[in-house]
Amino acid sequence: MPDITITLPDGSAKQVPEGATIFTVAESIGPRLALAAIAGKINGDLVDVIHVVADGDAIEIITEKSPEALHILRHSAAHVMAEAVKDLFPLAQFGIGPAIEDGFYYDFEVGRPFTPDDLVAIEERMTQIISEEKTFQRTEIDRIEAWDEFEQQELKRELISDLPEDAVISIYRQGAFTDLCRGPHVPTTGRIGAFKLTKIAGAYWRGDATRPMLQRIYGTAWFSQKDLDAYLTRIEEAEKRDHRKLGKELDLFSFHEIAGAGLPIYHPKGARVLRLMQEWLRGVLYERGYEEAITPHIYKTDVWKISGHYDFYGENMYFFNIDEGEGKVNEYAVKPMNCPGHVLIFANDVRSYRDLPMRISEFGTVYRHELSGVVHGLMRARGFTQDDAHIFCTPEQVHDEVIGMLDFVDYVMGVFGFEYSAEVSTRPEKSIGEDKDWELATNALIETLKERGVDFEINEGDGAFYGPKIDIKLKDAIGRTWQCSTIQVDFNFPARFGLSYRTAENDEAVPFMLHRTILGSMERFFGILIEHYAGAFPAWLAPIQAVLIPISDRHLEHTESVAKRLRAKGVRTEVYSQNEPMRVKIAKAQQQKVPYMLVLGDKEIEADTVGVRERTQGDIGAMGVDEFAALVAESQPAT
RNA sequence: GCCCACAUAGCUCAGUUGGCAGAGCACUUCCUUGGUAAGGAAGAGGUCACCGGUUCAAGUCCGGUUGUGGGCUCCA
Repeated sequence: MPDITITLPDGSAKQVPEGATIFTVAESIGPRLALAAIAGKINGDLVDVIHVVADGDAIEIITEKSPEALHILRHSAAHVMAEAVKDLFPLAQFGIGPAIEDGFYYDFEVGRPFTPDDLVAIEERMTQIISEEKTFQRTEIDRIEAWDEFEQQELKRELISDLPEDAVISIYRQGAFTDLCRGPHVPTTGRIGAFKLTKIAGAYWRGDATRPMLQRIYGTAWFSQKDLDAYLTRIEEAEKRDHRKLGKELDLFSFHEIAGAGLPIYHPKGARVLRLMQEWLRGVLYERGYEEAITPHIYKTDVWKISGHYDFYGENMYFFNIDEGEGKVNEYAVKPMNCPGHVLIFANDVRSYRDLPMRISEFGTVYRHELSGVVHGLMRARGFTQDDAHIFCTPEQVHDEVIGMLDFVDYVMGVFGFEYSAEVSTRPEKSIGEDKDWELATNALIETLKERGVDFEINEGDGAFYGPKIDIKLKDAIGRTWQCSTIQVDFNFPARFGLSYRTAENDEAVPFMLHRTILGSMERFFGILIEHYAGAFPAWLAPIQAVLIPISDRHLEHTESVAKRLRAKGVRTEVYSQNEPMRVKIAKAQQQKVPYMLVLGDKEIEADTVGVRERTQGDIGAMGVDEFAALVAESQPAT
């Protein structure tokens, strides 16, 4: 990195490396220094210094190239939006307005919902504020001054009163707008090169569903119009991959108003992909010592009362009564989780430490009554199939089992080419069990992640009601993250169901239970895969691997016989027998993102070959039927 | 569940201040029999999501329900 020369207010010059400048100067001259840096043309060139951060005597120069630069810009854009709203809605109450990934938002209370017209007016006002190049001015004030400053702002006052005693309270002013804010900001509003307000939404004050709902405006901001345009194009491209859109276009699944929200119906092609994933995963499970079980979809509520689901998960469950005769009515519930069946398998016999670890897997379909506002295509449905498993083991085996699961996750994500991120979720308020067990199990999870070298974040209070967990998340096309794999430690179920095993010392002990999924929900993973591949599945997962295209009707009979031979070799085929020109059939097959198109005309019949067109490479020449079948088979990943 | 928006042919979408329901693609039939991303013609296809209200008259205005989309909260 090149050094940059900064002219200090006293006229002296300093050499500092770009992006991380540390030298001694009074904090109060920070903003002036930043301005001096811009005006002074560092090293003779106009350098994109956007902020100077002061921490005691340490000063850090932030340029447009600094990783935090966009974040600062967007936070400033949020303030500009707030000023615009203040101008247009003088009585507005202000919540918070942070920068987020790709943009910013600000929460307001203006007595009515914002309309698209409001958004246009706010954007216009923002453009004006930006063109006025107003300076962002930082001031540090004490608690009483702050209280007075935000006299009309109840929400801001609530934030102030929640600040710790020793907190430095700073405010930022630009023009007529003042905000409680830690900063930093760009020197002037003029630095906001390009922005766009993107959406209006409701959001609970402080994320609390019991507090009032504010009006949130989202926007995005960039240093240049070019960057903004690139971003908008990226979003547009991502939306083309939306699994809900592709699911319709590729005839994979559908939703129906009369069937109910969140209940996908898988068409033959969608069902095929799900089954292919399942068949492959079965092989992987077998290799890793799992045994597959099948358990009921409904249970008497007795089971759910013992497990704790009745009390802790009941509002998400579907209950119904069955009249068992003579006035005896039994309450049943559709399973929201697969655990009880596997617990009953363990409990069905006398177990020895020699039987452990016992790994029971199941592709278990569960139903959960998710809130109506959260259902989202395949990603969040009310019925879905978990690639579930429960491991019963001794306390000493927990470590190795968790390591094995992390390895399993890594292998599976590698096959599909996914990057993933991990989170450890700790004890929630509504939960069962002793604190010391929670602590022990949580630390065990953290230690294994460290040992395996997986980066993770801590998600306080987000664990299951029966134990802490590791969650693995994947991103969808539009950048939303979805929880897929989950590894949960459970020291509660085994005790509640009275599970035990004989130790080597012939004592009775309660086993540990681990809950885990790798894909999470087959359907959610399917949705993410559709977006990941933009609908163009690798040959091993493609519902149709090869479309056979007879050039004219007189080639149809031979084409049918080739299709039959390919099917016998396990190739999934479809014959395009319609009376259409070949190029039309190719266009249709391309649109269906079929991996291979096999052209059959006079030449191919003569030589008993197929003319192979690969969906991205185009025509790759003629080959024999067996040779083609072998080519398709190569795409199958190992277990 | 909460906030906002939306719902017209199988799909993608027009439909003006309330005044006869539209297009392209797909589908059916006929013509065309073709060599690697879209030949021609004709036909059929709608309780404008559902229920109620306003009006001489509602796809259009109002209320409710269901579903969908974007967020919030929650979650695999």
